[in-house]
Amino acid sequence: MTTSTPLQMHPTLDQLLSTLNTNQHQAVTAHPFSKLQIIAGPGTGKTKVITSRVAYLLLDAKIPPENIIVTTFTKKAANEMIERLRTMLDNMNLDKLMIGTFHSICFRLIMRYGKPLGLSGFGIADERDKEFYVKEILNELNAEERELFSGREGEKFKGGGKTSLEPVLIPGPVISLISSLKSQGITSDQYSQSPSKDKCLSLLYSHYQSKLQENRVLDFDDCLLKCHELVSKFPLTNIEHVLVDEFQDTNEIQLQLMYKFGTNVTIVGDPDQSIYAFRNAQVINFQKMIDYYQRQNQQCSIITLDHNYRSTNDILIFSESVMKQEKERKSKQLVSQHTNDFGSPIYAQLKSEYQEAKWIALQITTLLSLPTTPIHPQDIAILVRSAYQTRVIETELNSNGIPYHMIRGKAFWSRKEVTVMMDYLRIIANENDRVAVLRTINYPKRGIGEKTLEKIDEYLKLDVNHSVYEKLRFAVQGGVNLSSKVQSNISKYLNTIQQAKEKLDALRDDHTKLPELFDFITSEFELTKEWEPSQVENINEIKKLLSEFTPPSPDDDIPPKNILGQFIDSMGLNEAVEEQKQSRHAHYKGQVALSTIHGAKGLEWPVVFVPGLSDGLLPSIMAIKANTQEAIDEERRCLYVALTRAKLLLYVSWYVEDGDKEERQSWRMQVTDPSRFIEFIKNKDKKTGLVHIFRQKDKVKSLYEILGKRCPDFDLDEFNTVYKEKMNSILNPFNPKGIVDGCDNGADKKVGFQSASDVIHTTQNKKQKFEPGNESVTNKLGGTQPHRKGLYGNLTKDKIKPMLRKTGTQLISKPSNNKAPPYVPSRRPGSSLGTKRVSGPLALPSIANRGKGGTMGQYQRE
DNA sequence: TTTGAATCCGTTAGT
DNA sequence: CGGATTCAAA
Repeated sequence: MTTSTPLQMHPTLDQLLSTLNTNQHQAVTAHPFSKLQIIAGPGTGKTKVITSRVAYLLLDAKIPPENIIVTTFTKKAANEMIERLRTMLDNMNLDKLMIGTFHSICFRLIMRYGKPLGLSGFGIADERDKEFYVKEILNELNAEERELFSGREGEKFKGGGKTSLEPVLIPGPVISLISSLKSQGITSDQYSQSPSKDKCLSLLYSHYQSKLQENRVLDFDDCLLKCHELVSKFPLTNIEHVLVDEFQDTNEIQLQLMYKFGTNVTIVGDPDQSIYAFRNAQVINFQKMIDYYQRQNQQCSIITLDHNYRSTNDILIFSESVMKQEKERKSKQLVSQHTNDFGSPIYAQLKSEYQEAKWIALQITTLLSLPTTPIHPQDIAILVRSAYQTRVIETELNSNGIPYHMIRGKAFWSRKEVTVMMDYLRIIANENDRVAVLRTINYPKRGIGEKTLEKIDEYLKLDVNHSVYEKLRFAVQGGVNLSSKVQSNISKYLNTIQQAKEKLDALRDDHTKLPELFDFITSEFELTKEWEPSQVENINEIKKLLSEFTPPSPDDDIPPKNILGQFIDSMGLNEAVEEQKQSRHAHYKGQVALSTIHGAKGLEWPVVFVPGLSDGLLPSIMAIKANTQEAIDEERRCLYVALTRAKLLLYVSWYVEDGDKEERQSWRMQVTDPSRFIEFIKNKDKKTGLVHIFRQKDKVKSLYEILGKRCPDFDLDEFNTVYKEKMNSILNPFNPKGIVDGCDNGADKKVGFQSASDVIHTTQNKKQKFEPGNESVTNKLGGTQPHRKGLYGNLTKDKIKPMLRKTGTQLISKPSNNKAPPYVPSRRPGSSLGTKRVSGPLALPSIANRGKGGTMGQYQRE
C-alpha cells in the first residue's frame, strides 16, 4: 500500500516507522489518498500514530503542510501534536499546517474567506452571551408570538411556575434545542421550511439568528454551520488530506465538514470513549462514514490498534469488565504490554464524601511516605465525574499538606471575577460590544439599576450608524434622561474606556505591554478592591494568559483585529495557550492532579483515583433521571475513560450515606447505593481497601523497579501496621483504638460536640464576617472538625443567621484556611511532603496551611 | 429606583 | 452551596 519502497523513504521517516508495531505501521503508511478509520483504544499509541501519519503524508507523499487539515479535540492536543511534529521533522516549516479544533479551524476559515457571506469581523458569542441574547428575544416576543406558546409545543420552554402563577419562558431549553439543530447542520431557514417543525422553536431560532447577526457574533455551533455553508459554496481546492482526531466526539455537522474539507481522510477514535453526547456527538459517525463512502463506491478501511502500552493487565481486565455490561458493544481485546501487575484495583466503600476524601488522602500519603518513594505527587491523579466533587477532596488534600493542581475546566471561565474582567477587555477591544457594556456598566456599582439600564439599552438599540460606545456618549450628553450622579458615573466609565483604548492603540502590536494595560483596567475601574485575594489570583491567571498570548499567523490576509480582539476571540474558543510548552511540566511538578473525567481525556498517570462510584454521582443523577439506555451507557463510558487513565495503580471508591448521621450538604440528594457499574465487585470483600499491594513484598519491589528506582530494604509489615492503624482512625474516628503512634487523638475530648458558646460571641462594633460552611472547630491537636448536627438543635444556619442579627449577635468562626473553594486553580498549600517519612504522624492534619488568606473569602459579603 | 438581605431552588460534562 | 428571585429599606 505504500507509495514508495523503504529504500526511497526519508531517513527520518524510516526511523520513525521502525518504532511502530504492525498495526500502527499499517495505519501510518496506509495509502495517502484513501479513506481510513483507525480504532484506537486507550493507551494504544493513538497520538503517536496520528502524528506519524501526518509526518508520513508530509515526507513520503510530499503533501505540503498547507494542504493538510488536522482537527483535534482541544487546542492543547493540537499544541502537543505540533510540538511532536516539530521534534520529528526539525527542519520543516509547519506554520501553515491547518491544525486545531474544528471550531478554531472553522473560525479561521470564516475570518479569511467569510466576506462573501457577510461574516468578516464577527466575534464569538460564549455561553453567557447566548443566554443573554435568548433572554432578550424571549422578552421581545410580541403578544401574538407569545400566544404560540400556550399550546402543547410551548410547554417545554416554560418553567418557574412555582412562585408566580404565570409560567415564564426560560432560556435553557431554547439554547439546547437550537444547538441541537445546528449541530445536525440545520439552519434556521431550513428549519422554518421543515414540515415537521416545532413552530415555537422555529420562531425562536429565527429570532435568535437575527439577534446574533445584529450583534455581529457567531456562537460555537455557528462557527461550524457557517463554515459548512462557506466551503459548500466555495470549496477548498488545495486540501489533500483531512485527519480527524477523537472522531467519537464529532457531531453531524463536523462529519459533514470533514466530507467537504477533502476527499482523503484519516479518522482516529474509540467508540468506547465517546463521552460528549451532551454536545450532540454521535458514535454512529463511524458507521455513517463507512456508509457515506460506500454509496460512492469507495472503500473505507478500518485498522484496529490493540496493543495497550499504558496500563497493567489487571487494570485493563477491570475496565473491560465495566464495559462488558454494555449491550451490543463490540468487545475489544486490548493486550497489555506490561509484564508486571500490581493486582486488581484497590477499592473501598465509605460512609460519606468526607470519609472518602480522607481515605484518598491516606492512600496518597502512604504512597508518598514509602522509603525513597518512587511515586511523586505529579504521578497521581484524582478524577471525578462532576466538578463540585473536587471540593471536599481539595479540603482534605490541603489539610494533609498534599500539593495539588486543578486541571481547569469551564468553571474557571464562569467565575464572576473572570467574566467581569473578560467583559472589560471586550469593551476596550471592541466599540460595539453591547452585551459587555451592559454587563460592566454597573459593576462595580454605579447607581444604575434595572430601570436606568433599560432606558440606556433602548437608546443603544436605536441608531445603527454609530457604535455602541459613541451612542453611550450621546446618551450621557442628554440622549437619555439620567440623574446627575449616574451621568457623571457613566462619563467617568467612558473616559476610562477612552484612555484604555488609547493605551491599546499606543502599544500597537507590542503584546509584551498588554499586562500594563491589564493593570490599568483593574485599577482605573476600581475592580481590584471589589475582590478577595483568591479572586485577584484568578484574575492574574488571565493576565498571565494575556502576557503569553501570541496572535496566530499574522501573515494571513485576514483583516486584522487589534491584538486584544484576537485574544478575546481566542479565549472565546477556549484556546488560549493554556500553558507554555516547557514550563508546563515544571509548573505541575510536585502536584497531584485533580480533574473531572472529561478534563482528563487523553491523559495518563501511574496512579489514578476514581472516587464517587455511587449511583447519583456516576452514573450522575441527570443520567438516571433521563432514564434512557443511552444516557446510562454514556456514564459507563465515562467510567471507562477514567479507569483507563491509570498505568500502574488504580484506586476506586464510593460511599453510601446512612440517614443523616454524617454531615451532608443538605441541598444534595442523599447517596444511598454503590454505582450500578460496580455490581461485580460488590460481592467481594466489602470491608474496605485493606487489600493493598503492600501486602506483597515482591509487588512493592516491582513497583519501584518499573518506576526506575531500587527498592530499599525496609520492614513492610511495620509499614502496613502503621497504615492499618491510620485506616482505622479514618473508619472509626471516635474509637480510641484509632490512636496512632502513641498520639492521643482526643477521643475523650468530645471532638465535634463542643458547646454553642464556643462559636457564638456577642460583638458590638466589630464587624464580623460570617463564612458559610466555615464554622469548624479546632481540636486540641490542631485538626479541624466540622460541626455535628445537633449543635443548634433543630435550627438550620439559614434560620439562625437572622436571629443572631436581630440580637446584635453574630456568628463568627475561626478562619479556617484549609477549606478549598471550588475551581480555584493551583493554590500551593504550604510545604510539600517529605519523602523520607516512614512512620510519621500521617493521620494528623498538617497545620502548615493555617494562617494564610482565607480561600472561602470569595463568597463573603462585607 | 437602587441596593442589600432573605429566601427559594436545582442539582453534568466543555468546544 | 450559590445563582436567581423576591422583599424591604434606604
